[in-house]
Amino acid sequence: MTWEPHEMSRIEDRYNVKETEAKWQQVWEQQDCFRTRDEDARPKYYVLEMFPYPSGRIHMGHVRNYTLGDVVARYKRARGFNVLHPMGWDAFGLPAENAAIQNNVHPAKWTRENIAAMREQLKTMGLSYDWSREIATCEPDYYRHEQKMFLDFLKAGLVYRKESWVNWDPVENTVLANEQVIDGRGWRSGALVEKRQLSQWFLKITDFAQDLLDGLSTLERWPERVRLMQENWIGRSEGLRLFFEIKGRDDRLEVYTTRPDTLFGASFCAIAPNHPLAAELAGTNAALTEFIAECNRIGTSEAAIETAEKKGFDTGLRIRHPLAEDAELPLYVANFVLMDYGTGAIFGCPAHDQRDLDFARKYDLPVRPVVAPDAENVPEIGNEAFTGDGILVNSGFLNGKSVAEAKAAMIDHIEGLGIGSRAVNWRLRDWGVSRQRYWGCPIPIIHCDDCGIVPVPEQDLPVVLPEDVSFDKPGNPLDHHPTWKHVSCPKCGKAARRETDTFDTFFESSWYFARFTSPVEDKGFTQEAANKWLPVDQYIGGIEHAVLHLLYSRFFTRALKRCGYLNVEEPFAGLLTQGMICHETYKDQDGKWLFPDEVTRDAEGHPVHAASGQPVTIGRSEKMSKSKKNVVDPAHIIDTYGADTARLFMLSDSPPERDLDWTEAGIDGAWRYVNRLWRMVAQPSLELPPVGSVQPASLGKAADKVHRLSHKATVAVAEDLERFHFNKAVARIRELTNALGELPQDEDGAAWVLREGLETVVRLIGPMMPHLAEELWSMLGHQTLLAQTPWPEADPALLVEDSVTIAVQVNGKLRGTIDLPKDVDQKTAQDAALALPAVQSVIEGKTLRKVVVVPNRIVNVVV
RNA sequence: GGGCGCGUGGCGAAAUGGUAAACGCACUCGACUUAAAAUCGAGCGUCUUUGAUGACUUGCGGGUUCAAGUCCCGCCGCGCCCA
Repeated sequence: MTWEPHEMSRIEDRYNVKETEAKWQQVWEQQDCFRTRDEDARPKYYVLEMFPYPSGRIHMGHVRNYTLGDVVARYKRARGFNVLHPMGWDAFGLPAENAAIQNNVHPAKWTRENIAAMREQLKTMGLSYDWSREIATCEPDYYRHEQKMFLDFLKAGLVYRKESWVNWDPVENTVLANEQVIDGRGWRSGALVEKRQLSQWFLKITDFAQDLLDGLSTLERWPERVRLMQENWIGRSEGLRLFFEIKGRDDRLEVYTTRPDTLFGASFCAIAPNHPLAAELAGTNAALTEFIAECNRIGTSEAAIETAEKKGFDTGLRIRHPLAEDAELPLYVANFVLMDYGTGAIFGCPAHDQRDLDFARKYDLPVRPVVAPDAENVPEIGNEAFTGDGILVNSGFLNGKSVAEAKAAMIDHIEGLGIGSRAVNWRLRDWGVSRQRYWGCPIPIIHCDDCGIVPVPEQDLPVVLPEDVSFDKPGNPLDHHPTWKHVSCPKCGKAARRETDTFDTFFESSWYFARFTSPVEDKGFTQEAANKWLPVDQYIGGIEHAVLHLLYSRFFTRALKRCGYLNVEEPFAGLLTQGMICHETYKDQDGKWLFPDEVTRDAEGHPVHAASGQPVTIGRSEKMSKSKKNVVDPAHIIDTYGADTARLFMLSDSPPERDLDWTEAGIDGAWRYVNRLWRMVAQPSLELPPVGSVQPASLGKAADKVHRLSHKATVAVAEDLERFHFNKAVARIRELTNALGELPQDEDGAAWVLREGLETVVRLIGPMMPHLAEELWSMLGHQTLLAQTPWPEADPALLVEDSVTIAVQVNGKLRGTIDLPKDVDQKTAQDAALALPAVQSVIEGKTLRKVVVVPNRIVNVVV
């Protein structure tokens, strides 16, 4: 024992939060309470919160996320599980490079200092992490293993290199992500962004498209909407791939469509601006070249392409309609056709596709309806395409069929003609992992003029990111480094060049959950540990990662399995997506945003700027963001009220998946409860019997009721925590606290019931407010740590009531209640209900039709 | 445009088809105090000028049921994802 058990005689009148929280954090650390041992034979439980980017300070979103995870970890520990609860740092990424450029700090130094600062902040929250497993993805010890994985993926055929289009900032000499392109300009340089082709590395996530889709149905403990978002993202569609003859040419145009039923309504064909045929034609056509360049200026994001005005360029080529020999379709290059989707070529049926219709109206192309709501009622197409279900018309052999029947019939017909076939298409694209950035994991590849692409030999791993770089010039510092990229080819020994691109930072977060299972192994992680601990039983994080991070992790798990690293199907068995933290927004008279602590109230209660006294307008509650200044610093809250108060507030007001409004009043409420509970133990209303006293032979009526309530709360809170209904668990505990406060002091056994009740409250609140609970547990005379104490056991006999209150309704309307022994027969209940004066007066003079009796619940008299 | 979800007091929210509003916040009144804060107690959906053993009430309209916040259909509003 390294701490002094409380002396019950030493009564203080105020809870000293700072001292107490620091004390218990120290005790837990000294006792090594939260270290997880692989050899522990109890059932495993792996709870993981999404690891943070080390920005330097924690924000309220972190506080919520890690509080939720810690409650689960501590609760599961109390329920006898061997809990794995690790924490680490998603430490590569752009902000470190920006800081380097702006403040002249090296990204490594900046990142490591931020990690140290954030670790200290997290420690003040009293989170029960096994810090011995801490990882930082920017350390060679971590990323060397993903270099090896990449090489193994390469061997397994899951990696390839291809030219791909990127957003290029000509001023910064760098590639921009779609979200860094604002109105067609680089977010920092303001320069017009160009589309450029670069040779990039891709991971074949599409190899697993079907499996990733099928796997979703096994993820029963994932939110439905996340599964739906992934399903949409994967975007499986069944359709037809067919070949059109191009007049006057030998080659054919390959087109993919999900609406083969509308082929008779086709009035044009279009290819993507970067379709090979477009490039070929542009070679002899300056106007087309200019048009393609214009399209490339839109950027690469789908949203940008979708919202841009539909434009086309007539190539002059004509397509023969395969089913109407006399009809020919003009071939356009169009800005809304995507090279990455399907074959990069479409046929347009304006009547039944909005984009095609917009295009047809602009270029005055025929609009021929082929689907009608019913056969007699062929729609007049104005400026809105008819995309609903219906009956085929104007379509030869398809006439009269439904859309689904027509699709199948058309595919069969085209297959019969030998000019196409049924095809499954995916919206999902392969994952481009190359980034022209410094602060990331080097891609372990060497380019040799003679041997081509040569993987770095395994024994030469890791390829360590050099730290002696300069950010003076725009572009990738790895490129400018005097020596780093110059190496000899591992194959032929001639002078060769290292790949200077680094991995997308989603690469690191796609396997960190596995690394935590054996973070000290120099092999990365052991099969044994990964298979033992994975899948993560409960993963907790923001909804913003619903698609990319979670999909990449699911893909990685499959790829790692294929390469023999582990043997699990899915990385995350359970997923909880927490809502955002919101706060009111404030603006001064000039329309400038103000921080919440710059705003105060004047004598009349109007909000004013604290410094100037000028009036302030209050805007609606929005997600906390630096730009709107509606942020509250968790460090300040923890410093003032303590971690437990912040944790309680995070849990008590709203369900975790919903957005949470941060309010001063709410934190005050939590703070009051902390102190109230502390006082109830520090200055109990009755002298408490010693620890472990036996229950008195008889309890007074009210004492008995509270005794039962303690046991019921134990069960109810456990159920609530199992379902992540933290706000309901808090309500239950407060209910029990209220009952203990109202316990009559002169009852038989009251003091014993008070002790039992207080111990119960302390144990139930333990996972949520661990410091306070530990302190009170000690004050109550226990010499053990609450953090190592099992969840209380409820006596089943105390959970059932011997009398119940039954509602009495007449025609479904409540007329009164009756108290009856539990499980009385229906006749007794019915008679008691009918005997109620309130019931009598209503049914008087009416005919009794029927009496519905639901045992122990309700009696409904129908007249 | 399509898909999914949500809509309950002044506010955050509870409610296996079975007593709507638990728990908390805010507010009002009272006790303690010279006073304030803190604390403790009482009240607190709406209406009936007072009162509850009264009437009404879960976005709007309909339906199923002995019984609907909950299930079904239509509408309105909000949010998210896809387009």
